[in-house]
Amino acid sequence: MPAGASGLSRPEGGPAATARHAVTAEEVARRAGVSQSAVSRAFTPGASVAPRTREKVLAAARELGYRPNAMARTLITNRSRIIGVVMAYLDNMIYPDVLEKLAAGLQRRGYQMLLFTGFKDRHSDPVFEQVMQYRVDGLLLASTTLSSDLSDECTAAGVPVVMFNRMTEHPLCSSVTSDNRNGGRQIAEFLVAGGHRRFAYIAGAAISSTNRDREAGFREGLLRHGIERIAYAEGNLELADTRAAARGLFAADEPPDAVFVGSDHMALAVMEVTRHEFGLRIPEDVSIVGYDDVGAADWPSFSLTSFSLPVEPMVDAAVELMMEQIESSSILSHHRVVPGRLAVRGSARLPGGPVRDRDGTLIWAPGGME
Amino acid sequence: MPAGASGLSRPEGGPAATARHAVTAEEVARRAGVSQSAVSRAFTPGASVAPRTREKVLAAARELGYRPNAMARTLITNRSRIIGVVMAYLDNMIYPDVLEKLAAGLQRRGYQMLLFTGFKDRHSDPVFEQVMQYRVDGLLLASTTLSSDLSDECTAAGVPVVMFNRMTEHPLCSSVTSDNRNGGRQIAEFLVAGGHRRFAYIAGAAISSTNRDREAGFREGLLRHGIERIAYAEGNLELADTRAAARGLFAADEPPDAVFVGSDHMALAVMEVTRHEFGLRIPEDVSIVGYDDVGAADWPSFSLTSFSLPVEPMVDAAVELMMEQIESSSILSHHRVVPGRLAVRGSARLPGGPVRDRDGTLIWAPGGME
DNA sequence: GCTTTTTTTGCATGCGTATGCAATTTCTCT
DNA sequence: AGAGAAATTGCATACGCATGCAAAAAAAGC
Repeated sequence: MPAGASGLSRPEGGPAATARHAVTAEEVARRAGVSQSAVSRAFTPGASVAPRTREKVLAAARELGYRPNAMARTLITNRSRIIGVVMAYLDNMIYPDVLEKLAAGLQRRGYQMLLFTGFKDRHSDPVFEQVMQYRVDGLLLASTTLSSDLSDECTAAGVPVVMFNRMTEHPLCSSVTSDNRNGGRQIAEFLVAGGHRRFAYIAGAAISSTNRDREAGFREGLLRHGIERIAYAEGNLELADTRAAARGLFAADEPPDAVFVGSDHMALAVMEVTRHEFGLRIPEDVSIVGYDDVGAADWPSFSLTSFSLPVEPMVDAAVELMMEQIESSSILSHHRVVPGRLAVRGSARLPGGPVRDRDGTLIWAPGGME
Repeated sequence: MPAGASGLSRPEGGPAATARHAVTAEEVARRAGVSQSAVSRAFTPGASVAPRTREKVLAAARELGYRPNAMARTLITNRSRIIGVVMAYLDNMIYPDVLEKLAAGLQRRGYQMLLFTGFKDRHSDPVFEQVMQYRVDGLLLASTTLSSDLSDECTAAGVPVVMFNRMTEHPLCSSVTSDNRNGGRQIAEFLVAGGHRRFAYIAGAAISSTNRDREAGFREGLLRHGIERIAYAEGNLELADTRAAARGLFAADEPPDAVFVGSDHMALAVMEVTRHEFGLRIPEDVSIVGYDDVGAADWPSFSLTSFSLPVEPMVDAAVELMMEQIESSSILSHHRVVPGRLAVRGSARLPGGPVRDRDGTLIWAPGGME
């Protein structure tokens, strides 16, 4: 057997695998003096195989450097144990976190992650074609902005879809979100209690359900106090757009004294503009509140008051939902809404009300709120 | 054919695929009145098939919702068109960026990305076992800290390995790095030119080649000016450790007036401690320089002077290297070092020297440097 | 020791596709 | 129109593994 066609030789004595030919179950079987079936069973938990045989097989496998071919297995079992994860962009600082936790969660259950990202501008259709060719067992859509056709096609193809941080009207899609509406409402209450008068909202992706719900909650909360006039601008999840939005708001005749920004990613940019372009003090001149509670929100430079996106429980829920659907092989839609809480820091004037300390983070939870 | 065992019915009229049974080439063949081979060829660019036949096949495929099964194809071709990407953690803000660009680059060449992450603390061995089972065509290691055994086993199995942002002594591993050594040197020159006296270095992962080279360059640059005493601390790429390191340095009898922090990720944390815990002004009291030039470095709040990690060219090089090795099916090791440049901002005192404006970023490039 | 039950094993087959080869069709040229 | 060249097609097989089934071996019961 030629040890690789390259002129380079590699240290001998290791496993006999070469670039061209990987070790197969057949070879292991010959070496161990058993049948190929036995090898297969030795690597299948719970299969009918004598301990002695299994040992022999594992020994032979170790000597030859054998690893079961997941692709071949997929062909038989009709299960790839791969989850497709679609995350168009990763700017928002929560996504790396989500990705890590997700990978860990899936890994723990023996699943791998095929990641599709980096097509913020390009269309996602070709991506979809690729995903489907790899026969992913499930699809996790974790961008607030993605054409819904994608999920349509998936469910049509019998692949369970779980939306992360995003809802949909699609009847056969599960979803996991934070309690966006309630978050928006609590922020409204908090800002009203803080004695603010002129409110503004900076939207993320205007079409996304996530943004819609946060905004709706915010408006609803303000309306309870008779406040209808809310300055509005769109940051579009882009830093450049967000800065422009902030400039527009602060350059107005009656600039806001309280701004709720649809996500921390944008909120931090707004803080920068507020301070360094308009020379405004936070929170003395204007209060700023974000959503997501990303890591940087807690840095002293920002100390951004923010409603938390409970990433860990959300990821857990998403993985759970996914597994359920894969196991049951029926496509049902469950919608899980995970509660968050307002992490009170220094970027917004404090109300006199009940701010409590929980686990080192200040929480604002007035009695009247659910 | 039962339309899915779940009680839920889905809108009829769409493709006839169900959760249980995906459409195969065989079925398409029957429908199009051709052989299975013809279907295969219709989907293989450059295969011998009459235009008319191809049309018939594609039409039938569209009607049935057929997609070639990448797994089955892999079995034959011995090419999965999947690249395994190992990125233990994603805290460092460059990694999301790398991930996006990498995905785009691979996608463009018809490759997918199997991502392994989220095991900062856990061991990477089980991960490796998984990667290999999926017969990835190549492996990209993009964490500065990863046991080298991993790459050993890969090359032994004939899988090309490209290290990203990290070198290795391993003879059969390719790598792509920025010019860490030169970066460290330039930073030293810059700080010396700025009239600083007491230097400090905060290391990332002390064992990593990336850190070693940056540090070595820095020391070398200072040594040229006869400076040997450099305060040292380890941030370990962890924010908590980094803060502790900074505290240690500034609490010393003779605190530094110039700190080079091994990565922006850590440098930002150092700036926070510097300002908010020690009340020091940057750069009046102390200059801070980072490495990587992450997005946040440019925010007014930080305005961090930093040596750039040229992510885009690095990713391009990595993809190129990977493709080369896959095509040639021989394992050679090429080491590509991509040059960066010092982005001069406000976190370090400016030397009188030649600071030029290039593309809106200030560059410091004295004549004597390569 | 012999039968019955249980466990273990090997055989054979199929998963969905690509591809060498030979048969067939179409095209080209005289 | 006919012979030869070129293009297209189908057949058969292989890729590496899992699994139903029947045969073989081991264990249990008497």
